[in-house]
This record gives sequence, C-alpha cells and structure tokens, in this order.
Amino acid sequence: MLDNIYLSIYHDLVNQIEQGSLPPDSKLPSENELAVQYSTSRETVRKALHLLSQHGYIHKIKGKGSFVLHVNKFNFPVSGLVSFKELTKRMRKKATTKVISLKRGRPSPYIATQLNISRTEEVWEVIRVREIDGEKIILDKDYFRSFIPPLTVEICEDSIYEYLDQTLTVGISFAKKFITIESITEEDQAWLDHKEYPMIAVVRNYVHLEDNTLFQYSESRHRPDKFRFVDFARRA
Amino acid sequence: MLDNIYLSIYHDLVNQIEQGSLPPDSKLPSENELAVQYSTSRETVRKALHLLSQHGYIHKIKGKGSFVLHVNKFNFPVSGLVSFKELTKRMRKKATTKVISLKRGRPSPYIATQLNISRTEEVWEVIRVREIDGEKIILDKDYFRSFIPPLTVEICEDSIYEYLDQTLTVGISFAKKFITIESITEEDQAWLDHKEYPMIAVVRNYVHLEDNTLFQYSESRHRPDKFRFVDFARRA
DNA sequence: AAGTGGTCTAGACCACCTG
DNA sequence: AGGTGGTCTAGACCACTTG
Repeated sequence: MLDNIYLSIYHDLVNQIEQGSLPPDSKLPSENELAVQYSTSRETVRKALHLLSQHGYIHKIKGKGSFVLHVNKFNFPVSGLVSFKELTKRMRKKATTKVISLKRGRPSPYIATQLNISRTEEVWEVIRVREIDGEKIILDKDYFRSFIPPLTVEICEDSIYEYLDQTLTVGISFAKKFITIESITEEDQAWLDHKEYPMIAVVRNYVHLEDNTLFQYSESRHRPDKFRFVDFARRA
Repeated sequence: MLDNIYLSIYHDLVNQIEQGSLPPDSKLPSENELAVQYSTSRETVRKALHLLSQHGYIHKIKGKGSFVLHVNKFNFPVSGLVSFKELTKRMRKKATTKVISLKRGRPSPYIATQLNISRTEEVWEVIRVREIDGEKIILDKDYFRSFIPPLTVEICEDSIYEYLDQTLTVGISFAKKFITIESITEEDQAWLDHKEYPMIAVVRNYVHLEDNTLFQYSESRHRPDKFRFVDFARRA
C-alpha cells in the first residue's frame, strides 16, 4: 500500500502465482517487459524479482528468463517469521489457542538472561497451549519486554504479532531461531497430550526490533511427531 | 575473485567482521564513503551491504548507519547450504567422517520418488557416519543423480560439496530442508551411538541446480541431544 | 542477431536521525 | 542543516541462450 513500487510489483506477482494465473514452470514476462507494464525502470522490477527469488517463488536463469517454482506443494511457509495463525490458515486445520496465563512482573533469572535485561525490569509472560484437531500439541511460552503496548487474553488468543504490527511504532526487524530436541519437562507433561513421547522439540526464538533491541524471547515446545520445520535456502 | 565488485566488497567486509577489525556494535563507514573507498557507485556498495544484512552480519538503520551484529555468539552458520566440513571447522571439534558404503545403481522406489526420477535411472548412494569427539552422532544418506562426476571414497570422506563445486559446470542453486523428529530405525541403531534415545532428528534435503533440476536428495539423521539447527530470518 | 538476466553508473529525491 | 539509508531512473556493457 505504501508508495513502494517494487513491493507492490512483488505482491502483485505473488498473488498471480498463488491464484494460479502464473502456474508453476510458466515463464514470467522479461524484466524489460515488466518495466514497461508497471511503468517503471528495469532495476526496480529486478528488486521485485529478487524478492520473489529469495522467497522461493521463482527461479531465474541467465539468458532464458524467470520461471515459477512449484514449491508450495507442501503448502508451507518458507522459513521466517511466520505466526501460528498464518501457519494454520495455510494448513486448513482446526486449530485453537488457549491462554494458560498472562501476567506482567519480574522475570526469572533465566528469562532475564535470555532477554539480556536486569531482573528488576518487568516483562510480560504469556503461556499458551496450541490445539490442533483436538490434541494439545504445542506449548508456547512468550516473554516480552514491558515497553510493548499492554496485552489482553483476547489478543493472545488471536495473534500477538498482528497486534504488535499494528500498535508498535518501531517495527520487527529480525529473529534468530534455535531448534533443539530435549527431554520432556513436567510442565510439558501437564499441558500437552504428549502420548508418552519422552522428548520434545524446542524452538527458541529471539526477536529484535528495527533499532536492534531484543524485545521478545519465546519457547515453542512441540510434540515431536507433529513437529515440522521447513527451510528454503538459496546459494550465495 | 571474479570481476564482481559487490561480491568482493561483501567478502572483504565479512573478513573484517570475522577478524575483529569491525567489532560487534561498531558502525560501518557510510555508503557514500564506502563507494569512494572501493571506487564504485553507491548502488553497488548497497548490494554488498544487502548481502551482509541478509546473512546476519550487519543491521541497517535509516538515518543512522550500518552496524555490526554480534551474532556468532553461538558460532553457528546462518541457515543455508553449509557442509559438515565447514560446520565442524567453525565449531573446532574433532570430527571424522566414515564412509559406510558408496555405490552406483538402481534406486529404491522411495529414493526414485524423492528424486522424482524413474527407477531405471541409476543413482549414486553414499552412506556415511559422522563422528564428533569419538561418538557416532550423525548418519548421512546421500543420493545423487548419475550425471554428476564420479565419486570416490576419498571425496566422500572429505567434502562432496567442495568436489561438486569444483567439477560441476552448472552450479547449485537452492535447497529445501525439512526437519522432523522420528522414531529410531534399526539402521540408526546399527550405526550410531544412540544412547537409548528412542527418537532421531531427520533433516531431509532437496538440492537443485541452477537449471532447476533436482539432483540430490539426502537424509541427515542426528542423535537428538546433539542436534542443533539455527535459523536467521529477516522480516520483509 | 536478438533476447535474456547480471552488473554497474551517476545522478536524483525522499524520510529519518543528529547536531 | 547536513548526514544517513531507502527508493528510483535511464542509460550502459556483459555473458548467456536461442533461433
């Protein structure tokens, strides 16, 4: 919506690919043609195509053209900051989120360390259980620094990210995720339908704002049989 | 080494960051200054900085400048096509690779499906065990389409990717990784020091060449306590 | 030879941050 | 006001593919 030409071209082409008017293996118009179509310069078109390429939508071949990839066979997001809500929407599953606890207060030493703040600075703590097809699959523990706008149970049941995107003045910039596999804890056992699996997949996520401050730490604890992580990586 | 200006600027800055002459939180010269330093245009400098940003080395703030991130705290690659050899070199561990079997022949139905080829087309099969600090931790099963240059045990003990990078005329373009957690198989038990862990982390990797053909399928099976996957993701 | 994407230039205007 | 990064333009030359 911004007056950003290359982003609007990008979104337009993404739509065409997802709607099917640009099917897999089909060839996009050449960069020069697109520049004329969108009344812009070729470099600007190239910026849009670069984004499509980075996100796994197209593939460019020198001398030949740009071609649509058939990636979304698994209907899954390319690795990135994708919220649970977006994710389940794509997978067309019945998914619900139950808020176990929501409070603001002093962090534990562990959380203070993870967020790299002093123990006297208050944090928001949100603990949620994600249910998919009637089974409690994911235990989400989120910790936010207290300068974010106040959270409510309704927001946490919906999408915290949507809320923050709309209310935060400074945007989200980048995140680091660490995936490990650990022994199940009593807390996991208490909240999840763990089916005797002794281990759990843990995704630790450190989210930074545009000014580089770390503002969120989260642990997403997944029952191993339902865990799935996808990574799309381009070379160089 | 190519006559590629922005790549050489990128590599130069990566070196400065990794050597420490550009420490974390320090500010890079402005884009205009870099353009003068490298005797090139600002857009070319920006291309290099964009790469640094994508790979988690720097962080740009409008109106202020570009700053070095302190990411490599965990000394781990940003998600991508990183080989075992590069990986262990960074972690400074004693790591060895043992080739269990190396052969060329008809694929199993499963492998033919994964590689999306007919069962009559031969494939290379490489099965390897990765040992770290004396423990057999990872079972790697690699399948290559037969048009690649011939493999030897020596190559497989070193780095298949380095070999392919040097010998393949058409380069590697992109890869999709799928991470799941599964029950341990008899094959895993036979080759790994599995320590009674009943589950195993499986990374399935589909690697494509620049002409978009899928040329490799691999399964990397990790003992859960040693498994670690890192993902760096930028927003938008 | 013509078309394609890959790289590069030398400008330009803007929004943002700092003095 | 001056510096910064973000976007955009209208050219240019190159390497690659195809007819």
